[in-house]
Amino acid sequence: MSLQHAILGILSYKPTTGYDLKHIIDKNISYIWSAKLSQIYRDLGSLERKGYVTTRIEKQGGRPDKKIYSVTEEGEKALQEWMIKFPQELLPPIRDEFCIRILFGSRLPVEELKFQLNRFIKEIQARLEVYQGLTKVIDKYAEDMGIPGEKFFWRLTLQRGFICKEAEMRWARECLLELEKNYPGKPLEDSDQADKA
Amino acid sequence: MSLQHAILGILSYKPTTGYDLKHIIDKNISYIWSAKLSQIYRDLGSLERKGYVTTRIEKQGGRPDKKIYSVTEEGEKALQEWMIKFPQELLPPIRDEFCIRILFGSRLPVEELKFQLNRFIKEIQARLEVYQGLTKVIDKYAEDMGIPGEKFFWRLTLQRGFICKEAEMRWARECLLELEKNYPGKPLEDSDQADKA
DNA sequence: GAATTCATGTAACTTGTTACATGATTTA
DNA sequence: TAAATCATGTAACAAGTTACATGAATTC
Repeated sequence: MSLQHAILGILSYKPTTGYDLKHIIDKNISYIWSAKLSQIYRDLGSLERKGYVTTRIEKQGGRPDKKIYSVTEEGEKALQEWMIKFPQELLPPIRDEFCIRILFGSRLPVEELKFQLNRFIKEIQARLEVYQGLTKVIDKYAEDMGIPGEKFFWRLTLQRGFICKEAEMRWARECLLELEKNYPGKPLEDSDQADKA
Repeated sequence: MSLQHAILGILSYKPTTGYDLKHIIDKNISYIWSAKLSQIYRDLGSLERKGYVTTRIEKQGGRPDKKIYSVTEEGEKALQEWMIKFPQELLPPIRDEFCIRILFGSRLPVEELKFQLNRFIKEIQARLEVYQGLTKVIDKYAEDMGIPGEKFFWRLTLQRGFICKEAEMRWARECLLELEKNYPGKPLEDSDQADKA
């Protein structure tokens, strides 16, 4: 349901089209949420059927008409209720495909593993560089929307992107070190039972 | 597809039932993957239809018969191919519901936000404590399965759980500090344009 | 006597992805 | 003149969740 609530929240700043929502999401909150255009259109349809948004057509010459979505009072209420009701479990289930591959890492040559870990690190670095530019992007967005007070919260969420991606990078680097030092050949020491041996 | 590959990998250590797979996943790899029993049964069915696993029935008195799944040669091959083919994009799309709520945090009283952040921190602490015990659990699992060499990789993935959850906790604590210091009342300073004022 | 564990699933639903369809306008 | 942008979607598929169904054995 979160995409629909994210959409309601964004539309509450200013009514726009589905196409534009996609750009706003990609540019401004890709570090906490992502969505395909097809899903956005479907969820907008769903929101409309529930009466949470209404549409107004803006005719254009040569281009398809714009369908501009606005939040209704019902929609505002629904968003507000969702905001108040935090779930019992705040931590979502984890699904980390990259780690599944590491888990079964003995099936691959060490060199391949190192190569993939290095790719992983490079992708995170690229992501971190994007994040660096995002502070200005979200500040500008808040200014454009006439909601400068929201910067505070947007920056908090962006900060999470930084901290978590940095942590992932540290982990990947540790993995490389471990592969260098303790695998293969050198047997694994039972650190908590070292006295047994 | 990752659940199916995780299942193939686990079954390759030792054939078991769907019911038992659920326990193995919950106990040993909850920090990188989770799955409901209903999905496990469905995916086992799918794997069987593809010829990647076969079943053998073990009759029991009074209890439903056990259906024990084993990986076929085809299944081994499929898993191996999946392992070799890392995706182009190693970083999965991010979807963080908690952050969506923080993003629209101005809709809530500050006290409510602080309360939820504290809940968040507590849940992470509980998780970290579980992780602490997991080193022994996964080591025991590796011993029981007769695959002591796999400990190396299992520990690497568990390490990721630690590092990432710690990072999330640091972030949440930063949020609390920010709420204390800069919100509300105190206006947000444009740190990169401070000289303008 | 009630709740949990053991052991199997199915059906309906929600969420997210991929591929397809249309067609003018603008940029390289 | 080829590719990207603007702007709308639909259909089929894949993955994950929730709710339901059965029923003996064991533990509290």
